[in-house]
Amino acid sequence: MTDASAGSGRILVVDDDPRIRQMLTRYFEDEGYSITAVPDGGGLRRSLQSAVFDIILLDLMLPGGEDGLSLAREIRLTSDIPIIMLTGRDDVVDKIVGLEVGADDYIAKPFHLREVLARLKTVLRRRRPPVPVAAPAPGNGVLRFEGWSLDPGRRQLLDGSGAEVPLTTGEFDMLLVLARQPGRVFTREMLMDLTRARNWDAYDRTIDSQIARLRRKIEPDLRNPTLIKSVRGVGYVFTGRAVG
Amino acid sequence: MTDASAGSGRILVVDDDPRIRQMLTRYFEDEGYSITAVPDGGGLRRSLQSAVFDIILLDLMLPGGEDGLSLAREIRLTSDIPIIMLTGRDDVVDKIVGLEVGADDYIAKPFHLREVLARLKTVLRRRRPPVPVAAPAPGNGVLRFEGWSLDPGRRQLLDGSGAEVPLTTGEFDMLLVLARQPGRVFTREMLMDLTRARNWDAYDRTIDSQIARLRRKIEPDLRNPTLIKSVRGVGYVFTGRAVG
DNA sequence: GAAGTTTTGTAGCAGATTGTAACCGCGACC
DNA sequence: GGTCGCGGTTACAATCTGCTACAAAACTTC
Repeated sequence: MTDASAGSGRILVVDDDPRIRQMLTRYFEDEGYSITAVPDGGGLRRSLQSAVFDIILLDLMLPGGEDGLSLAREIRLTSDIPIIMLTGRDDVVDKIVGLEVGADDYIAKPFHLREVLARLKTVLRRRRPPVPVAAPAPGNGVLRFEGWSLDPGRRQLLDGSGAEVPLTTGEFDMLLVLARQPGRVFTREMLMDLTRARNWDAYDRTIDSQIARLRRKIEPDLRNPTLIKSVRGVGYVFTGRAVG
Repeated sequence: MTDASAGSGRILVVDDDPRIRQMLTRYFEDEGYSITAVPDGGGLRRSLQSAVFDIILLDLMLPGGEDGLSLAREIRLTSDIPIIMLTGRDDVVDKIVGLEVGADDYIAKPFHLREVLARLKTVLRRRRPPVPVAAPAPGNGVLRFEGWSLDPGRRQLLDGSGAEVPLTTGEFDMLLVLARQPGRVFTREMLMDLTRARNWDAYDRTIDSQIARLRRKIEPDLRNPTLIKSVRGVGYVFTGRAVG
């Protein structure tokens, strides 16, 4: 085989579905890798203490309180080991957050084994690139602006007093996309792409509707929006001032 | 014809698919641009060292370890050159991360050549808007003149007392374009290009209308404008005195 | 699974913004 | 001083966005 088989092929799989564990185990052993598969966070911790791995495949949807995201964060606290997340098909936001948390790639379920192999090789090959100068996710990824605090990991928005303002999934995604790029004008098409998993044949004005609902929750004065402004003929901009 | 064909049209394309390279090359050469097409990161680096470009079209899915995202990050380390990413239709995450990394726009494959041209013109025209991703420098890019304060990021204009003077989208864009280059005379055609999102067939006098509406909001004495003056037979100048 | 609840997509109207046209007045030039 | 060209002003039509209401879809709960 190639480079992988040499010795840098120790894989740790974390997935609660026994069929997936078995499938991956069989396949990667055939391919010459050394693989360990565990069902949950406990198994993950035990494995990491007792052996060394080159890469972790981490399911995002784990039963019980511990989901893959928290586990990924936990791993990142002490290690730089490459992580590939296994996600549901359309968990766009989870994917994003996952990448932010420090995962190296994600693979949507259901997947082809060949694909997993390919991604894994890629990740192993390019190692962990030196952290880019302008790191996309400063700190823990929480965005603060004008007293608000938007936490992608917890998916919650807190107002100035620390009270949670409930947002729907769509509202949250919209705000997240906009707030990440203050001052950047997004067209409706872009927002459609970036907030909606599927390319629904879409009616432009749906975005307007969503923006309106979002504004109702976060704008102090609806007559004169300060956080999200409209750009006539183009789309919308986030105009909140980021606060360290 | 516009500014683009003259000399600011040196394009660098990075895509592994030879058909795409050829297609783009042919089309943009016909359109009067100077274009270079390379298949990978190596070609990109060599090109950047040996020549100067005005914009880069960057495929996101490149074979081998180097994908477009890393390349974009790499470019951003040393340059502010505009980047448009070419993405697969549903790579939502890549699109988002791409924008965060500093790309200026993305175009989903498959694309129409006309669309690429349009986006490219737009990006070239309006430069890179200040994107305070992780560095929220307070007062970044804010223009001050004669007591006024114009904030591009927040898209708002404050008068001497700090009160907001509401501007419409068009008025704001117009003022921003003018105020960024005090003393420079803009023709109506230039203003049309620079302020209008879409290149609608244009009627010169529309600019006059917009200027009039703007003046009504910011000029103390309409009889005798001090901030925006008319240059007979040519166009308009911003004559406000910039204040540090 | 069925019924109820929440969220999201569509429609349509009202108001805001912008493009176009017409008319007026001022200054340049002869 | 008259004429011509250009910009200012006003009025109006064409577009676009905000908002409300409602239907469709998705999600919960039992």
